This record gives sequence, C-alpha cells and structure tokens, in this order.
Amino acid sequence: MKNGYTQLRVRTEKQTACYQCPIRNLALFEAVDKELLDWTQKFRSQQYILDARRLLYREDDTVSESYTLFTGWIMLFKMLPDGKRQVLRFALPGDFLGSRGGVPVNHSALAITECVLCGFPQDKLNQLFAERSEIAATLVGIQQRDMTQCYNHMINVGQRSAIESIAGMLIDLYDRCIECHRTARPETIWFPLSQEEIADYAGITLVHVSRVIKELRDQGVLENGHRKIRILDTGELRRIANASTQTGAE
Amino acid sequence: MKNGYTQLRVRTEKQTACYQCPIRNLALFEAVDKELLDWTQKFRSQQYILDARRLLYREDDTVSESYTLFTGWIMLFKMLPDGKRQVLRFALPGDFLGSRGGVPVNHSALAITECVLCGFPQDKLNQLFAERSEIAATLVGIQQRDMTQCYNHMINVGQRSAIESIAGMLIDLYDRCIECHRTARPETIWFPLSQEEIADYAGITLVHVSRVIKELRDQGVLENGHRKIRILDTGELRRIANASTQTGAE
DNA sequence: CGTATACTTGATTGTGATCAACGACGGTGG
DNA sequence: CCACCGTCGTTGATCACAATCAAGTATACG
Repeated sequence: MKNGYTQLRVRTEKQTACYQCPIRNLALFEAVDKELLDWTQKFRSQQYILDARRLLYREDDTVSESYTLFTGWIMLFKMLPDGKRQVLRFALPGDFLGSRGGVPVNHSALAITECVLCGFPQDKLNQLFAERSEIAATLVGIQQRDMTQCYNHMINVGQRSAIESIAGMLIDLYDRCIECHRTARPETIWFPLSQEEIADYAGITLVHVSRVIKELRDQGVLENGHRKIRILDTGELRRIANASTQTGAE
Repeated sequence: MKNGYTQLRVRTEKQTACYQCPIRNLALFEAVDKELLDWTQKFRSQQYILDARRLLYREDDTVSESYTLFTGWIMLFKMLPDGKRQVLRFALPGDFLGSRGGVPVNHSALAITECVLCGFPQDKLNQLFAERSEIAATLVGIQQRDMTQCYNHMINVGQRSAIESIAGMLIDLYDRCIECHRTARPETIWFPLSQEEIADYAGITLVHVSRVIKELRDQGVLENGHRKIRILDTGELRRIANASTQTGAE
C-alpha cells in the first residue's frame, strides 16, 4: 500500500459504458460505429483509479495496457541521472497513454491529481488492427497529434524566453481545458500544477517561474492561487507568447 | 527552376528495386515477406532526387506522399513568426518522412545534402493498412521511435548546458551514422551540418556553437572541418553529454 | 581573383541560475 | 483550538552561462 509505485485500483462503482462515453470523440475509438461500441467495450479490460502523486508506469517498464485518460491530469516526464527532470507533456482527459506495440515505454507517467483511466490490453491491439483497420489509422492520427504537440513544446523550450515559454504553455493548457470542459471563457480554471512542475516543463528553475508568474500577475494578465488560475487577458497572453523580447508597453 | 520550393526530380537512372533495398530493415516495409516485395514496389510511386538546400515540403502543406529517405540528410524544422528556427530532427537514410493520414504537415523539411527519396502515395496507405495490418503496426512503431528521439532531444534542449547538449547531439548522430554506414569506429564521418543548423537544433546561438566546438577540439575530443568530423574520444564525449557541470579534470 | 558564406574571436550585456532566507498555507496531533 | 511541521511559493543578492554586438579570418564558389 505504500511502495510508491503503480497503484492502479479497479474502479468498482460506476464503470462508464463506452457507448455513453462523453470524451469518445477525442479518443482512440472515435472512428468506431455506434453499433460496434459494445464490441469495443469488450476490448476494454477495466476502468481504474490512480491516486494523486502515484506513478502509472516508469520509463523502461514493459506496460501491458494502453489507457485513455478519463478524469484528471497526468504528467509524462523523463529523469536524468543527476536528478534533473524534463516534463514532456501534460495529459488531460481524452488523451491516450501507455504501451505502444510491446516496446518498453520511453517515459514515466505520474498522476498529478486523482485520475480515472480506461485500460485496453496491449496484446489485443494488433488483433484489433487486423479486424478494423480504421482503428490503426486513428492511432496513427493520435500519435501524429501527440507529435505536433511535442514539436510545439520543443519551440517553447528551445527558442522562447522564460516569459514567452510560460505564456505559451498557459495558453495551450487553457485552450485544452476549455475544449474538454466547455466552460464560459473568462472562468476560473482548475489548475493543479506546482511551480516546480511548470519549471521542469519549460526547462527553467522554479525560482524563476515564481518571478515570471508574479510578472504576469502584475501585468494584470492572470490571477492565480490555491491550485486555480484565471486568465484575465487571453489576447495579451497570446501576444506575450509570440512576441520576441517585446518589453511591455505597446 | 528557381522558385526555391519543392523541387523533386524523378530519378531516371537506377531506380532501386525494393527487394534489393539495402536499408529496408530500417524502414516501413521491414515486416513484409520477401515474396511480397514486388507487390510493395507497386505501392511505391517513384524514386526522387531532391537537390541540397531545397524544401521537400513546408509546414501546413498537405503532402500527398510519404517518403523513405534513401540517401542524404534532411532537416525537419519549424519557423517562428520572428524568424527564429527550431530544428526538430535530422533525418538520415532509412528514416520515414512526410504525410500522415491526410493532415497538413506540422513541420517543414529541407534537404541539407542532395537526397534520394522513395515516395509512397498517401491515399494508398489506408488501403495498405486494411490489406496488411502488420504494416500499420510497423508505422505505429516508427512513429513511436520518432517520438522517443523527440523526447531525448527535448532533454537536450531543456535540461542540458550548451556543451552537454552539443556533445549529446554529436554522439547521437555519430551512432546513427555508424549504424547506417557500418564503418570502422574511429573513422572520419561525413558531417554536412553548418554551425547555424547545430545552433537551431540545440537552441543556442551559432556564435556559442563555435566556442563550444572549439572547446571540444581543444580538449582533444574531436577534429573537424570541411564538412567532416572525426570523434577521437567517444567515451569522453558521452561523459560530457551526461555529466552535469563537471568541469574538465577527472 | 573577387565576392559571398561560414567560421572565429573579443568585449560587453543580460537572462536566468544559484544560494539563502522568509512567509503562507494545509494538514496533523496534542 | 493552537502548535507544529512539511510543502509550496516569494523575494533578495550574487553569479555564470550564453546572447549580443562587432570585426576579423578562412573557405567555397563563380
């Protein structure tokens, strides 16, 4: 109960049925016909709960399942020998994680909040490809989308200054939150990331993250605190994310 | 002839046959049985030549073919509005490029040297998936491998100092060159990258690249010049790539 | 042989790292 | 209810790595 490692618990109550899945249009089975969804559901092994601060898997593990994240935030990252950490991606509801083709995973995954995941056994995926090739095409598309995100992140890390990078990251997460919550625009958003996690994502130190966020607060672009954030001026935030070394005044 | 944009020329002489392709084990059709290779070859639309310094495609283009790089080096990159450039990856022979599922491409591709490419029409790929699902699995695996590379690059850019980052990059390219040339170890390698391209890959300035490479030369780790490089001490280079702020002396 | 491109080197500046200390908050147990 | 503790965020002082500005030198090319 306390070994600090994979702690998936089977979700006993309320196993959501695939045919009524609210995020299906984001996930692997978007291409599947309605009448096939109960068939899809047979592929699903289980719904799981993963507590906050627990690892879903660790780099180099051979993971036997793929997962669709149903609720919560998961952080994908890699560690360096000297203890540095690079956050690769934040997975939000609808994102697809885990094993790809039986190869050991190339990153670790940690739950930032408590999460609900739908698991699909890896060994059935190839069978699935053979029977329904449009699923294969969808998976290729998902990987393509992940790659696009990865490329955008690379620009943040490689070419932008600290403030640009953080602004870009906030805009990106903001848009993705809007997309899955469909909440009104200038709403306070649930934002469970610590400054250390932001730092390891943007490739800067947590001290500097603190200063940058203070700067954004002082500029009236956002309010934050208590694991929440409110973007007050999305336009300005987008401008900051794309402007190179434009200091403040118009 | 001089519009600076996609300038694929059909390769008229010596169209290499798939069944005798020397790099097939690296590429998309590694899973295909020998007796099916002439069938595979029917999917191939054409072998092309792309001159050095020409774009294969540009970000947001809808590309109708996928390519296996047969000869040469190609640089994948993204531009920012202010003219900054982030190099995402260097493609070497055997790498798979281009369209994925009819979506506009998320990056641009430029030939660093003259290249030979094998083209596969995109619209036939889905058909291919349906007929031979192991090809789909292979493509998923290729994308997975690309993603792994991308993640490793992210660590270079995000967490490592300039000298670590460049050392890591050289080791990586060195290993990949060895892999496709199978040349003896301490060999001078064909290395066509300019310092500006290295800079845009590692996320630092070309001036600083020059200083770092001079530092590596002075340490006796490598010799270079004339678009060639010779790694004299791979062990030391690997050490530099992984050590955090270890200055020089053991 | 002249021009353009690539690389080198020096001087200076600045962004972000590092070191250090303090404050705010949330949970726990007395 | 308050004291205690741990985690997280804030703020200041100083330092260093890499950016920038600026010339100069090789090298490739026509």
